[in-house]
Amino acid sequence: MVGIAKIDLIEGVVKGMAVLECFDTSRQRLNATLTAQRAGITRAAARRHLLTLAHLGYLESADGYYWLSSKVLRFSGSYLASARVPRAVQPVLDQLAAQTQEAFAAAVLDGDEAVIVSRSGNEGSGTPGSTRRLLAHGLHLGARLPAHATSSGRVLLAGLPRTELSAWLKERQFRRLTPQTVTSNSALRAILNEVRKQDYSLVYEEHETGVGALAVPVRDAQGNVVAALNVVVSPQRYGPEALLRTMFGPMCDAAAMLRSVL
Amino acid sequence: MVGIAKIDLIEGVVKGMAVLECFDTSRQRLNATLTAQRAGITRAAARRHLLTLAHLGYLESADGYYWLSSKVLRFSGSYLASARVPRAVQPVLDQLAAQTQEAFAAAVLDGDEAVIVSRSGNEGSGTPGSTRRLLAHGLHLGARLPAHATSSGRVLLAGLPRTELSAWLKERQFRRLTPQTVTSNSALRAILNEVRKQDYSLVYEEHETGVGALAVPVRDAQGNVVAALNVVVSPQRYGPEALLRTMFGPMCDAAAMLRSVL
DNA sequence: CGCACGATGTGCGGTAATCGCACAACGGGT
DNA sequence: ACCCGTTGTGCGATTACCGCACATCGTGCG
Repeated sequence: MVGIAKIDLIEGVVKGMAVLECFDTSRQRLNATLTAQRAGITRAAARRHLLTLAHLGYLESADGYYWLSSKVLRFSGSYLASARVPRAVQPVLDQLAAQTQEAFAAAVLDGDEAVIVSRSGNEGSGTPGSTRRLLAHGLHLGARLPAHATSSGRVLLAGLPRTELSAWLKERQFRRLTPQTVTSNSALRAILNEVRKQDYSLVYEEHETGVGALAVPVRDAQGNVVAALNVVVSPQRYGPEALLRTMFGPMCDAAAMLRSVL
Repeated sequence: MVGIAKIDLIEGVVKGMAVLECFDTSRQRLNATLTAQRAGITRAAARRHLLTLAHLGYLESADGYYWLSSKVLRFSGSYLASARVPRAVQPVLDQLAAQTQEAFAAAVLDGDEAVIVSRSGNEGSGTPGSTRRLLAHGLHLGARLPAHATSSGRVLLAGLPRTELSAWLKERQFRRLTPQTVTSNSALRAILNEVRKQDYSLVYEEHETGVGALAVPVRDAQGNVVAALNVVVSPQRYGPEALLRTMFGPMCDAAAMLRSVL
């Protein structure tokens, strides 16, 4: 049991998953040539992998084009059923949504992005097709939000150990998503300190114009931040102060309730 | 361009996905030995695949055990963002839930099972911890329901072309899930005919005791059944007749609305 | 206390699966 | 008609992977 720990990666799996990941939000239907380019493999290999995945049922295909099938939900289903955070969070979110008629979500950190692991509400009792619907656009389960420009992302970042956070901030470029986006490392660091102090994050129109959000951390029994709870609203209906005043209390209560079961 | 069409499957992908599928609802944490057994491969291979998947971020591991990470939500995220059915259905479900304070879901057929591709509501304004919460248990996104014993499943089956349905019914065993479960092929066939005629399916306690459900088909512009809309309630609060009386109308309206956008 | 059992991590050689190229066929646009 | 892009599909070479085997470790039991 000596020897240098050498990880042997299975190339087939690496390529297969790379092919699967080619189907992202921006490109939903791919042919063999495009897939090869995106995955950085030869067309022949891409085609064989696509065929394999289609054969297994994860992709559907017609006319040489491929797209994700509903079978990929298998994984999210298993994950949601097994992971403690989404299981515990879902009923709490539903209740918040029912109480307030707003759209809530819970997110965890995965690399540079906050991943929505649970969501609830939206649309409320408002007129169908009102602005509310637009807000929830892109907030589906599994959606990935840039951590630096979203309330949930900042809460999660602020919850990281200082050393990890420093490493994260170091040498990282932040994309400007709206005119308001904070892209400077030092400014973000200051904001995160503030977030850590006040234990919430309020972000208006830094991710998308016309969208404001408030997030609070969800901690486990040991005090580690394991998720973020957030609500997203239209700035026209809720200014930052009003949002904080009305939602901060209920959300903190929810987070506290979760702490006892995590 | 002659030659016999021969599909070459990439073994690595097949095994990799098999390993990933080992993590289902019932077994959420696996070690190398268990995985090998479940996936039908040698322990060494299983271990290498697990390591690869963990390295890619789809699994987390500690103490030789592995479990799904939030990264698998990437796929469902892409699917939900791309597929037309969930995108169109989600706001409609949210609205139904807001109007009625009940838990709705939409499902599509995948093999023997109905897969939940969208859900909304539950808990409502009721007391936290009331029976309502129990109902939504297992109705998370990506959950898989046995088609023969659930309202959504039957609606989807009834929507299949007759020949496909016959093939499906032929030579298939149906598991008894509760004392009420219909397990005979001929009885199910009769039920499906009924469902096709009345265009809804009402199923009480055939899947789980203490749960009743109503489902209606969602059709696209061509009239093909592409999904099922369902509501799940406690039999104590809603008998079949009451459920049908109060929910059938709104659900049909929702399905009709969807038809125009699919 | 020691032994047996079952688990894990990791070399290593043989084999077979996969790679990438090449070519044929096809379609659409100019 | 010609060219450019695509797709499907052999085929030989190679290398990546499989399965075995061994060393190690922890635990429970006699």
